[in-house]
Amino acid sequence: MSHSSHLSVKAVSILAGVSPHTLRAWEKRYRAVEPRRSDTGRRVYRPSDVERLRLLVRLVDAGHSISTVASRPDSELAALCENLPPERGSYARSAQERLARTEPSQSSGSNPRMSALSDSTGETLAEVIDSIRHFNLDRISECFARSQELFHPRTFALEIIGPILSEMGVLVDRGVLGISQEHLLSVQVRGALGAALEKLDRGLRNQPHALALAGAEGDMHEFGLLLGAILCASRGIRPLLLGPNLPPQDFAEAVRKSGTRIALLGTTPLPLGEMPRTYEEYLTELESNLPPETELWLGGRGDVKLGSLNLKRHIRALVTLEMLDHALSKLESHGKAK
Amino acid sequence: MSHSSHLSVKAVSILAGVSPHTLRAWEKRYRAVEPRRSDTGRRVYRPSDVERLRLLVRLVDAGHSISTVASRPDSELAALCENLPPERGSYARSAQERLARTEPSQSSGSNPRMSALSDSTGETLAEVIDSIRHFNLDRISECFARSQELFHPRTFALEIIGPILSEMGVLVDRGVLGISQEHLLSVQVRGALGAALEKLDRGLRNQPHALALAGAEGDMHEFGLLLGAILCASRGIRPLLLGPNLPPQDFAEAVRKSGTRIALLGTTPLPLGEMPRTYEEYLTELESNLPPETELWLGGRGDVKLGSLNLKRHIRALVTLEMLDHALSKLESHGKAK
DNA sequence: CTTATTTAGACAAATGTTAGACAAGATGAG
DNA sequence: CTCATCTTGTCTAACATTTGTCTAAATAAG
Repeated sequence: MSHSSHLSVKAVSILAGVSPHTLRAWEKRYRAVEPRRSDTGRRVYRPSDVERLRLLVRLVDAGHSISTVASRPDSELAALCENLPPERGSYARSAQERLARTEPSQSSGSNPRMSALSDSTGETLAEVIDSIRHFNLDRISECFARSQELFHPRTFALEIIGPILSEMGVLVDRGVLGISQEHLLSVQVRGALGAALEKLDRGLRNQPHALALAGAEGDMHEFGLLLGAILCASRGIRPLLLGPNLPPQDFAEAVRKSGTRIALLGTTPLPLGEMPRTYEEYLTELESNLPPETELWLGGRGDVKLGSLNLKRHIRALVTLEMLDHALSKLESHGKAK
Repeated sequence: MSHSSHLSVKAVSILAGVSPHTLRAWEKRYRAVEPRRSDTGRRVYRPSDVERLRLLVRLVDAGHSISTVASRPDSELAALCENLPPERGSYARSAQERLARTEPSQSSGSNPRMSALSDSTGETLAEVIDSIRHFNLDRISECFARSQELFHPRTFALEIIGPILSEMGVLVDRGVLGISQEHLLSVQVRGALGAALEKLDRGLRNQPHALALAGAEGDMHEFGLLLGAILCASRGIRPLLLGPNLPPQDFAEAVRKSGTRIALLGTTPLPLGEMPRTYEEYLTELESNLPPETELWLGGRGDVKLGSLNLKRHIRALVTLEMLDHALSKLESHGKAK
């Protein structure tokens, strides 16, 4: 208030919510506000003018005619505003607009989703690849959404996303797909996998984490880890997804603090960035910091020289997702039997 | 950007969003800013000049005339900016209106919008940080789920996730949080942001993509890009999220093929891995492959030497998310006006 | 040499001013 | 009910001011 500013017509029209034309008309006809003038004759308003105009606008919106309220003193305007009936008008409208904006899509409760039954996983794969070649993101996300409704998250991950990822790798290598397309698809895939994992994990709330997944430092492939986590969760084994690029000590620390029984290190055959140490060194470092009762698993196709490893612990290599799934199934039944 | 305290006209024009011509006109006519001069008479700006200019630009955009605000002291400009009407599409607006409605006689003496919003977001922030310190993932995901229901995705991203990320950075640097905890939180954050973005993007189906976001090669920070995309989508501007680590030619290709009007390159101050080229080289390469009508924006706090850039195109630096949001709001209203 | 930056001045587009006109809706008398 | 009148927001026309951009010539930087 004390920052006495000189406001222009435009500023006032924005602040008060009235067009400059109307502003001038109100002044000329009813002397609703009478701003000072600059040396060159321009209107110069004070903040108090804006306040008065706001009151007027509010009263006009509430049904009063401008001619009847324009000449009253400020105090009277304020009093009138106090007694205003609970106004629905402007605020209700903005709320409505907000709803319309945030919820434009109807929840698909009764749409004929049976028509999607014809989708086999192979068709879905082809559709996704075709879509990404034409930069058609809508089709991809629609396709993913459909698949996620249709299939179990586990099927979705194993039968659809898995093949898509390997197919994509091949096509990028061949130059059929550009890197930008790979990235676009990655974003979509990550979103879909994240949603699937979260959906599954929600059913495992308050259960202890049973299997921790992480990738070595410098190893940026996280899709394998996500897929693995989804497999775990779909079998009722709660995963602790630590993501890629994790130093061994921190992996071990997370395992200790969370009390998981199994640590799974994801590996990739061709690490993109520089790795500060080999997988063998990583495993040695990790193993020595892990609690003795923790199992150590190895996932993925990373080039690990198992022969040269010298660990106290028995470790287990699960190269493919299918192998991981099989191991998990045994774990699951064993856990249930207990 | 490079806040190396000696800024050229060009750099300032990019950082403040005003052309060099206008910059000089403002100085000559209104003494809006008065930079020092080098020995040879060139303008040398300080970072604080940029701050002041940003305030001025913001006020001018809000309807004030440059002649009336140019000569005020910084403190007054800041105060005026505080009292600015919320921007179009801002979610804070409806919250403010709702508050104003329940407390009708509350005038401009105190701003009531801060209280309700920042309290609950602050609480959420504290709760998340506390949860991650205790490896309590359930509480985090529950907290996120609650926030996502409660807040608009835009508020969620800007007011909750943003602060969480910066707080996390600080705590990891200090050693309060381990890397494993950072990773765990990252996984949660990514999931939440991905879900928020997808929700927003669903409302923009079949619209053309208007703004493409990507990070330079070797630059792995993707949260900034995700947050930017969410901001876009929340303003009805459909984002094309290309993710980090994208070579310039592929960025340009994606822009061409998708027909987006704006390309936004996200930058980070400390690239983690080795970058195969500097930001300046990246920008040059990108710019030469971009369609001439495409706007080029720069996001984030990357150390880009704006002065040494030699581009045909006028580019624009949007260091903070707030600045990006402001630029988007102008874009939005401009688009609607057409 | 080539590209930027500087100055001063010029120019055009945007915005503001007045006076007045017009149309849609409300009001009121016959 | 009908018709004339009043209200009120919007618009036009003609002119003034403000403001962003541009030109040109000289100097600096690389």
